[in-house]
Amino acid sequence: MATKRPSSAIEDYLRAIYGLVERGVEVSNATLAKRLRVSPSSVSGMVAKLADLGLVTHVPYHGVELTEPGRRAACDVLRRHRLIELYLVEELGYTWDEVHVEADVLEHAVSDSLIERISAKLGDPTRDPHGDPIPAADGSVEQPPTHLLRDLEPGASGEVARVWDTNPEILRYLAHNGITLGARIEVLERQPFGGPLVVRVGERTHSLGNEVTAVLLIRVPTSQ
Amino acid sequence: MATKRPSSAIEDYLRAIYGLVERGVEVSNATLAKRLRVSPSSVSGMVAKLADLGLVTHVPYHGVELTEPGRRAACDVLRRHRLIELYLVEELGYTWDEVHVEADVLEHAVSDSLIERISAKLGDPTRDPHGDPIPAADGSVEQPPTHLLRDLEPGASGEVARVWDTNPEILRYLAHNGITLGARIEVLERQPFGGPLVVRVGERTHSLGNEVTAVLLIRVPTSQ
DNA sequence: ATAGTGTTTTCGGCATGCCGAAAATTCGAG
DNA sequence: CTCGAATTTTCGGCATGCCGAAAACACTAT
Ligand SMILES: [Mn+2]
Ligand SMILES: [Mn+2]
Ligand SMILES: [Mn+2]
Ligand SMILES: [Mn+2]
Repeated sequence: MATKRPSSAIEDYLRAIYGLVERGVEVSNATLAKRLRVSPSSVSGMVAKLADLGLVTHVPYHGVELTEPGRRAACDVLRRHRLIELYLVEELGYTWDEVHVEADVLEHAVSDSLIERISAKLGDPTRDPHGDPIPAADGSVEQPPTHLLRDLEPGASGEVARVWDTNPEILRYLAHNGITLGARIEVLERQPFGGPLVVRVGERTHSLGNEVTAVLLIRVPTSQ
Repeated sequence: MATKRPSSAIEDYLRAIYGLVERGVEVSNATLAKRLRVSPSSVSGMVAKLADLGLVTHVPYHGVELTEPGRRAACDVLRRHRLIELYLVEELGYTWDEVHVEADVLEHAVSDSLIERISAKLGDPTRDPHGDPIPAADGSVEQPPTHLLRDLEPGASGEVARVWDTNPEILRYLAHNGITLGARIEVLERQPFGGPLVVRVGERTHSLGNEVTAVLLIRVPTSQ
């Protein structure tokens, strides 16, 4: 039989760990606690449990890492999460800033058979509304090579391939300014001392602050 | 602000109590325990809690009854449950025997805004796939007057208005024999000593056992 | 009235997951 | 090397919901 699904708390931890790694953020007790809006002592407790279950390796006072079973379980949740996000946008008229919260709950409630029907109805898509890759049913994921907008130099250009979906306000700000998936974006200049990045999108130019440029992933055509 | 939603355990108890009353089954500790697949001692504990919360009245060693707030909360879950069942059938190709289990989980996970989008997409329907009335968003329900097939006498006829959805096997059996919502059904004869009821549906006649006739609700045209 | 039977409640216990306070550990600055 | 700040862990505790065993109760038949 298909082995039982982890509790929703466990699934949230696994997805959080996977998400931090995906964004290149250090997976510390503190970053996990902040991301999950939970106290550090709760994280300690759950990490010990995950290690017991063989889903992570844990070196006390140092880091946490997903094991292969842990990575697999994380991908399972992530697949559900992202398919649900896309489904809500495609079938129920949600916008990309509204779907994350809803999917964070539903990801634990949909059965395997329901999620496969959803996937089929959507044509087995590979990207969610934020450009995030949707893990396949077999647990494989393809991470598209992109660059953080923050790291691009003036003169560089490309198209918006992905947006980190944590902050709905930023997502609304972006959409409001025509900065959506697939938009062509060109870096015009970078103001010093942590100042904004001036970019052109279509006809318009925008000065984007650090919080925004740290959230936009750009596909640059001829990047070595 | 909209007051917080009860836990899923509480919602399941409320829906179970409502469902027993709806079917005219005595709401006892035992019937509740059986329906919820939980021990009698668990029911005692939860009923005390529901009484504390003002959702039921409880006379120890006697019955449980929903208060008005309790009835209202039950209708809220029931609305979600039935809209989800219908949505799964209409939009995702589920059959009427598959939806109950799925809805039992999802009913606790969908937000109010999602359920209203679902309702809108379905055209604000008033019946679920089993013919059960869908409570309105304001908590009102219309219970259509029907008769249990078991109680009809030979010669009576009507159409299938509603099917109690607890047992998927019976639902499959019915569908397989063309006994679906709206089907015209006529009672031909009743075998004595708890024997089957012989009915005609379309061209065919069927001998239906007690478990089946106890689950079919018939709208009889000229019933006084 | 009383005994017996079946139902309901009480009680102690377990599992999960959260918290704050206090102790332990790490690591950089000096 | 040692001190101190920051991070992590440990500890006791709380909330929710479940269980089985035993006690309390109600109801029926005698
Ligand atoms: Mn979640
Ligand atoms: Mn996403
Ligand atoms: Mn339920
Ligand atoms: Mn139903």
